Amino acid sequence: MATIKDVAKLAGVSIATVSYVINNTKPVSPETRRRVLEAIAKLDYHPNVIARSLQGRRTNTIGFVISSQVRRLSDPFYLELISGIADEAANQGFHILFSICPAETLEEVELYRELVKTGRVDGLIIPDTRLNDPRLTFLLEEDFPFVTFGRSDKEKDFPYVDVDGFTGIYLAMEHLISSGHSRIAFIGMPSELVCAGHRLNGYKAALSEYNLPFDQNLVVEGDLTQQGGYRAMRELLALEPPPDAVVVCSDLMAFGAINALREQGLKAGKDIAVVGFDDIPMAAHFNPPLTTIHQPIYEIGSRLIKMLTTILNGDELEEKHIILEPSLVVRQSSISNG
Amino acid sequence: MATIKDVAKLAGVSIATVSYVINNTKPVSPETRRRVLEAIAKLDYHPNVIARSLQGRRTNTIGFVISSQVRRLSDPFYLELISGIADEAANQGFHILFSICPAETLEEVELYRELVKTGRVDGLIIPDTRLNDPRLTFLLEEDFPFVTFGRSDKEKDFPYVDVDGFTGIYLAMEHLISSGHSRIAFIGMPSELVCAGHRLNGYKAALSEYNLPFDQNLVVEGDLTQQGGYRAMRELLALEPPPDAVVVCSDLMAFGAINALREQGLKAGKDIAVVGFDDIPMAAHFNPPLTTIHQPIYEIGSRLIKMLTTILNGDELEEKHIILEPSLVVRQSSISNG
DNA sequence: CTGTTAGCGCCTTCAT
DNA sequence: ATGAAGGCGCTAACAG
Repeated sequence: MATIKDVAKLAGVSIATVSYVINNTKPVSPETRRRVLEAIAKLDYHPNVIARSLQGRRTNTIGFVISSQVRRLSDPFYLELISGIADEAANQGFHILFSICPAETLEEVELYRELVKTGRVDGLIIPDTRLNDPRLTFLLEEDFPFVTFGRSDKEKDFPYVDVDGFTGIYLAMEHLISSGHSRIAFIGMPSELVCAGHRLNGYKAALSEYNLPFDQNLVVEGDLTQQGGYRAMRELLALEPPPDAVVVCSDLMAFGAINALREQGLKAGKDIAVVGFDDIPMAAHFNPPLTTIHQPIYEIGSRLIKMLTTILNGDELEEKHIILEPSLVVRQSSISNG
Repeated sequence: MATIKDVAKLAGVSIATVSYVINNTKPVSPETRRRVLEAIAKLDYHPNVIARSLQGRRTNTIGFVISSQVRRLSDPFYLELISGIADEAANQGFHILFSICPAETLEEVELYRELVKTGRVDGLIIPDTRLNDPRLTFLLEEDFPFVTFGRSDKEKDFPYVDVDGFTGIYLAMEHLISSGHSRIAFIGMPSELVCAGHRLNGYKAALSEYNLPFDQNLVVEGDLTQQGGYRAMRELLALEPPPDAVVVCSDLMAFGAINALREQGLKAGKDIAVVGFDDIPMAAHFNPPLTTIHQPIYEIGSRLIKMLTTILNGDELEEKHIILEPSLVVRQSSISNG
């Protein structure tokens, strides 16, 4: 592999001069520049990024870790998010170091510590903030640059992008209530997630606003998998009387719930209204097409990267906290003549 | 951030000694080792991987690039693959540098060149080999370590993992034919993919073996999206007479095809048998559950990494070419009483 | 068993 | 406008 020395020798100049033309960091005479450029082209020389990183203390790499625990990686939701992250990172000239944390094997914070302490990445994107999140505690303590998808439950201050889950669920509830439903169940998220609380609050607030009673039996915690949605729905169907509608905190779980319905000869929409959350691409193509709360997943990914790269470049953040408003997309799973 | 110097100073030894205990590369007296370890712990010292890489010409990083062109990233297939890759990479002590190639913006080979020439990664995983694949030409020329998912159309020699698509489709055809279908359509993959040819051959071979005529009208090229499957199926339904069964080269496209069926009041299984390919997690949970050709996607990912790390470690590959056999999973989309 | 030292490839003052 | 030299953090001869 050609190095800066090879270029210098071939061009008959010093390595410093080569560096100057590569980085445009000092004036170089046109003639010298031409010779250097020619040598670079001839050798197909590309500056070694490792050496550059060592020298400049920057790797131009952003870390992104998914813990296989919380949200199963097989959720298309993640693909959307990763797409947004990877695309925008490429735009900004950054690379993505991607890891999955095998929950059982390794203490999660240890993985983060490794990434931070070994200088492998310049900054981190943290998805799915949790209650008392040890990752945040660690990163804040280390004063390491990061941006999260999701707020904190504590009085901690850090940049984040989040979706207003409260309003999202509230919208779903209003849609259901105005359609005449009154016994509305809720399939939530793992309670350690910060957003789980916001959404549950949206559920409760809507009930209260419309003078509907809160029934703890109608609230089930899901695990964000299709299987989990299926199981939760079966639990709900065993209730006496069963609910006449259900708000589900992820589309994948909603798919599972609809399967549980069908298994009992019930039809989503006609017999029990179902509303999901996320609006993954497949939601529109499901049978029946899924009414859901749309969150701009891809955009979230790209916003996260924009914020982080702004920080890494030493620029001032215009907004440190971004809350995006979700919207209701009505399809057939919540409509009785659907 | 603590460096090896800090540790050396605190422990009262030279940096070489610290290096020896970190890497177990030379004998060190128990007492000295203890002091060094203590200093390391006290400073929470972690060797800088960038410096290590520069020194040892290794980054312990493997690159994985998806081109947004061929297979839409939103295909859950990729998530499975990435999971296998990332998990196994973690096992082997490697990190994954993940990129999406924005087809329009950048020449794909340029992205690979950047990765290779700048020394950012030690090796590459190449998915979806194509006819006359310029990526392979480049990497072979550079003599850069890589393993592909998919064979080559040319007489090129490189390590790969592939699934026997010929047999996969053949199995699907036998299943359909033995169920009494005779007018069987085929929704294929973008023809620049090497595996597209294998699969089409499996289709033709089965027809020929069972004395069924080949009808070009029954063959449609899909783009691996759900939308594409939908469009292809509509084309097929416009035929006179329409097919009585269809083999689809990805589950996602099969989902789209089934939607097209339903839109016409037709039921997959009852009216037209549908068989997919991939067996993504959602296949079992679709309505109707999708009969499909199972390929061990996650395992493929981990095999790819195992092979590549073997190469990177300078060890001999046991098998340079791995062809995995797919299997038929019969569910309801291909059964008339389903 | 431990320390000194020479780079790895690059950027960057400081001279010239 | 160009070059010489030091150093980023670490490893690996080579000495002692």
